Amino acid sequence: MDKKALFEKMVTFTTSVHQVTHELTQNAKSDSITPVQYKILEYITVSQPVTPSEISDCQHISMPNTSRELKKLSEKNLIEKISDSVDRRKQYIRLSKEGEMMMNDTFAIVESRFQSRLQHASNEDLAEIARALDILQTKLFY
Amino acid sequence: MDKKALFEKMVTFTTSVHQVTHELTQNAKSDSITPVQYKILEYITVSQPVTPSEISDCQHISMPNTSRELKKLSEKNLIEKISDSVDRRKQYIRLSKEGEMMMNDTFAIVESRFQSRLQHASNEDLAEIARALDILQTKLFY
DNA sequence: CCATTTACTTATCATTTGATAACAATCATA
DNA sequence: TATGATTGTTATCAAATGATAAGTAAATGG
Repeated sequence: MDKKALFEKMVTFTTSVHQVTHELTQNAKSDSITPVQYKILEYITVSQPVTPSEISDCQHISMPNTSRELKKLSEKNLIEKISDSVDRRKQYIRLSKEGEMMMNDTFAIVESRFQSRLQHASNEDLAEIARALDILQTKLFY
Repeated sequence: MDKKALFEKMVTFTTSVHQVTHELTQNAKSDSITPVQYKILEYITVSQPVTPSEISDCQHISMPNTSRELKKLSEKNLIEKISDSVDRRKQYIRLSKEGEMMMNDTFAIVESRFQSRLQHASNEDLAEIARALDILQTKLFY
């Protein structure tokens, strides 16, 4: 297989990944937050504690807009801001108890959809999938 | 590996895929179209000819909004609408010559970034990647 | 032929998102 | 300590997107 064909294959693949991700996550999030707010919460969930700058960099949202959305999430009591004792310009963002509960709920929905997608997979299938994920993670999507 | 752990692995993986997709595609598209318009054009490119309903279904955009964006793309001479001779309610959407050129340009940029990401990969690596893509495509992201 | 359904369009409005400028506070360092 | 860089905020505006209602035209099916 030449690299050109591999590129085509990768395009098809990423399209499928986006498609399936959408199926797994659609309507899983609370209606009280916007898509961008969800994206931010998801990032905080996986990487907390994080600073506003990190959110801005990693989620490709400008600092002013990040600040605005964090303020809204804070007003909804979904996150907490903790200021760094060493560098007082910095802040650390964490989920609040309420935010954690919300994200647990949505992740539970997503996971149950994921599991039902795998219900007919054998143990060998699962091992093969795990191995393929590792390979791609290290060699392509690093 | 149990299914719970596999779910975590999948979450990490899809995050990486989204991240890398973003790196490969950012600033590749023309500034004269919006993100949603690009998404539509990308879908048309891969699946043409397509009907407005298919675009609406697959890209999760309501019919009125799909219609609006297609109209704009048509005004920019990036697509052509061909009405079905059998069922005259239906339309088939294709890229115009100009649209094809635009998409060729952006895909060329994306592909060159992709290739440079793979420049240090051996032939065995490439084969392994291709196989992993196939496995995941059939067993997980179908 | 008439009622219903399908495919698409137009118009309109609210919300979300993106972009920019101006600013405050803190830190680093020359 | 003065200067410049970093971190984050506020305010404001335009553009993009999403949602809904109403309508046209053609097909389908009794």
